[in-house]
Amino acid sequence: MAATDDSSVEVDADEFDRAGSAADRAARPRQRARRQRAIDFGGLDTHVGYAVRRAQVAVFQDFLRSVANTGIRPAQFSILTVIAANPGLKQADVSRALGIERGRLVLVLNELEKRGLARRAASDIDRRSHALHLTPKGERLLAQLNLSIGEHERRMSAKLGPEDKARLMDLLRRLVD
Amino acid sequence: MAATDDSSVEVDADEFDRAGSAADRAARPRQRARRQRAIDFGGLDTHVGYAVRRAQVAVFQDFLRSVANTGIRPAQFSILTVIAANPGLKQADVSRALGIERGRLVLVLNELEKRGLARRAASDIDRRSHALHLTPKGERLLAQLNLSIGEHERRMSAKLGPEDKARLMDLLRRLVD
DNA sequence: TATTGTTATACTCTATAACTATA
DNA sequence: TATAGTTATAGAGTATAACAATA
Repeated sequence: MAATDDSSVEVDADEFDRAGSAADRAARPRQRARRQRAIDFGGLDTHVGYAVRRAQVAVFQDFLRSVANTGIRPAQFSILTVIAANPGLKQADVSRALGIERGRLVLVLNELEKRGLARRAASDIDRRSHALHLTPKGERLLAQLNLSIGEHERRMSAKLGPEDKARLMDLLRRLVD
Repeated sequence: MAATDDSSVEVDADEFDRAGSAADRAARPRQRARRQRAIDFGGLDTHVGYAVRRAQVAVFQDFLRSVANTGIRPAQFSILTVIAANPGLKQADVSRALGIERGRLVLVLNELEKRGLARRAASDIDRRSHALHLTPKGERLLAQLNLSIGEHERRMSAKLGPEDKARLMDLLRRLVD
């Protein structure tokens, strides 16, 4: 169920061991040796998982191009967004909300702190946990990211039209339930 | 843009530094300290990328549970399927069609050969390339996989209904173009 | 006892690049 | 020169498990 963003899924017809019966080949006049032919996906393209994976790869690629100058990856953006919307949130909550493993989140937050975008503060109510905040620099970067990502979202929406985007979001949500 | 399969995205309301103004708190009668409150996704849930990623994770998890007894992963399934549908295909074609890097494909094929599911044969027409085939064991496993994955597909379709599944596939395809 | 953050390991996957043998 | 397959490396991400501090 790997996905591709390369639509040129053709191959040399000659390389197939069974590209059709001898009668088939006689009926369809033989092309040059280098003639390209689309490969058979064997029903893979009717699978929801394959389709949703291909779409995810395509959307993420556009996302990554949109914010390439910032070096921010999708998971980092989602973490910054959730912290900004819920200042003082603790790591365990971010982990649960976004489905990022605790141990993984530690490493990402280390990097965000090193870049001066987020910080861990002491929590008043639970000395085990950290209260997460964006720094002013983190707030500014997030504002800038949201501009670029807004354009990205408009590009994605343009492929669907406004009412079909809403329909897609609803259908995807139903797959998760 | 990380995704979760955990719908319990709630946190202790107490841990927010700014869970609302003092007036707000007075207006909404204060709950017990352990009262849970949903976190604010800060608009993340309106992003196509976030939604499509969450859906992809959810669908793949169901897929993986469906075939857990075989130790087959989505990429392996897609490779087996494409080889079965196009016997004699060469590695570069599989790589292009499925968007798997050449070097990565080498490793996966090594594993499939070691498990006796696929084999590399000499190509008649280009001594650089290999003609890929499933072994009889590979054919049998793929048939069995298709039964399990058929059930998986029906579970996914049941969340959508038949006409909405077709609509979803169309919308996802439009995102890729 | 359970939770929070941390550290570590193994594995999957992507991206990149070099290398060989063929074309 | 370009392509097919191979090998290697670095980085991102998942899955697990152990551990200390704290609840």
